[in-house]
Amino acid sequence: MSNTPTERAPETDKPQRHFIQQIVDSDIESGKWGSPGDRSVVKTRFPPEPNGYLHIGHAKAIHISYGIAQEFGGTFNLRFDDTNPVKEETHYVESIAGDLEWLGAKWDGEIKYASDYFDRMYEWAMELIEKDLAYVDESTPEEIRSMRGSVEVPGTPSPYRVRPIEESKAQFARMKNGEFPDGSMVLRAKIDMASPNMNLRDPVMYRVLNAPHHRTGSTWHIYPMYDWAHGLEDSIEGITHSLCSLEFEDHRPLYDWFINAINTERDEPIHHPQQIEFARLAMSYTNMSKRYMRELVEGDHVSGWDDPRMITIAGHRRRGYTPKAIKDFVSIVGVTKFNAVMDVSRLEGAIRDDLNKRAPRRMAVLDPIKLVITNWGDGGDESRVEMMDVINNPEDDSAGKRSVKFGKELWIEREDFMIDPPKKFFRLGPDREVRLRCGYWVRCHDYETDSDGNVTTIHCTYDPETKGGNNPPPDEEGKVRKVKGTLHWVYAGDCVNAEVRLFDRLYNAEKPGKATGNHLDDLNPDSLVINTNAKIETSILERTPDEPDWVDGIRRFQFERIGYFCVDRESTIDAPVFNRTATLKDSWSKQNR
RNA sequence: AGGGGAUUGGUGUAAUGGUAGCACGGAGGUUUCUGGUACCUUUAGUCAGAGUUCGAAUCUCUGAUCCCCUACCA
Repeated sequence: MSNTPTERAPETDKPQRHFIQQIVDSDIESGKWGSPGDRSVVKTRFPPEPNGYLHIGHAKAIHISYGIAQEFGGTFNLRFDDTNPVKEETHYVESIAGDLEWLGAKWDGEIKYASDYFDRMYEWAMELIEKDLAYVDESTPEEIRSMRGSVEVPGTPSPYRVRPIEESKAQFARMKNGEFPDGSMVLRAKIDMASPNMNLRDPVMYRVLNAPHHRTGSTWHIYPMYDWAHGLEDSIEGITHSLCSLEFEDHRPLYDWFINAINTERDEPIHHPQQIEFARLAMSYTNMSKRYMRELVEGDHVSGWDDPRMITIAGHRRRGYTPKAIKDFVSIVGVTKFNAVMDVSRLEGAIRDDLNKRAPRRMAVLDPIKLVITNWGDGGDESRVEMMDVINNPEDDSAGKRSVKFGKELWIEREDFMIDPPKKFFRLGPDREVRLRCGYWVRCHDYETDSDGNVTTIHCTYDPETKGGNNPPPDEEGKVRKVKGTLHWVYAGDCVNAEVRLFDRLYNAEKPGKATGNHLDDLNPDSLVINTNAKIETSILERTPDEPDWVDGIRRFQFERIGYFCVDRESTIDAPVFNRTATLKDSWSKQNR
């Protein structure tokens, strides 16, 4: 080695490769799965059990596996791991496939099912018995558990471990034929009852389960266990890189053992995929455990699995999230073996970034208060209506402008007016002047209150020289008048009354349930505020040409100065409903905390 | 007789024996007809201790902390 430090290569913009990409890179280079350099051999899969709904954590797994297949020009399978009929339903198959489609993960060919491979798995199991690598154990579940030992004490062999091969074969065949009751016996791999890896202490391969299966009906009376089935499913499909989460690290030796066991004394070995584990996603202020989500739904703490506050894919879709935002978020998260906890604000940031660029702007007043322009009739008709050109999206010139009505009576946001405002309040108050966005400048000279002191009406004068919201001409001394604030507004003579649903995070605690042991104790009572009195410009009722073609057909907007909203699936022309996807960043209220 | 993983600013993530970088957040500022956006400046880090080496986030050892594993669930 040289004594002088070597010159480091100049900084390149080479994209950083995560550890799984690096493994695949070197596999392609070495030709591990085909001829060296052939990238198209890469094959990955997403293998959900159809027993529940997908959440953001699944989106990470999907984008990792799908992303690898896509970037290498390989293939990606969607396979349902339907090996436990008592928990699985066709309904979940449909919802999961729908979620993948929405996320934009396109699987190759037909949807695959583990249950399609049950015959082959059975034959291979029989071969293992013949090789004296598996046996039928008629011990009770309790006996099996107690003989397994513990992490610190080795297990003890079952008396059935040494029974004749022919006997096991006969019993296994009878198991398949449905001759035994549930739980009466199992097929076990003969590995090592003293292994420090508990998974290797003669794991169960098949259990008796006289239950109908959502796809195979009543043909089977035995069902394979995950460890036996999963590697075989991957093998049958020719998966090269079987990506899963960290808790399966201890299962990898078993994954490999089963395939090697099948391949011993076999002329044509079956395909042997490589299992690679990565850290699953965790996020602050939420919990992705199936149990927690079920308790939220079944306890009516949310309206359903697609409640916009849920961490599910369906919930995010209804909330107005875009598939792109979720994909962007997942790529921010990265791929490592470190159990990181992502802050939810990063997900909120991802949807803001996307919607800021794409969402058309509209004006909507959530908590309306009447503003009357007292000099509107001066020199003309008081009922006069003017059309204002309003910009559709300042981030996108091609979105153009739209025409919005402006007249004597308007709605403005209640929080945009204060009777006795602090100095830094750049909005409306007595004797203050503001700009109404793309409208006119108005100055407040009076206001009315009800008996409780709540402001009911604001009286203003407008400056005809500020039409369109533009600066008035300079005065005699050449000075230009300025305003600090610009408010959104809706013309009271022509607007839509709508319901808006304002969502906030479901839990108040960073780790729900950590303090008391019950996540329901950390529920945020204000996670949903329904506002039925919002006023929105009428253009919102029908799709206009400036609205982008959202891939899922959901209409999304930015309500100026308020946040991002989408049309809820319950919305109708007569009763419009909008969901708040995210607020805008608000440095004013933050400053006042 | 336990085993398997992990640990880099507040957070997430690069650096694969040779300049600890990026993003988000925080702070300050510029622009702005959204207190949005954009832009600029700034802030802050290798779990600890030994060892190998000219040189260690990276290799070795010891320790600490966290996660996973004892379903006929996946």
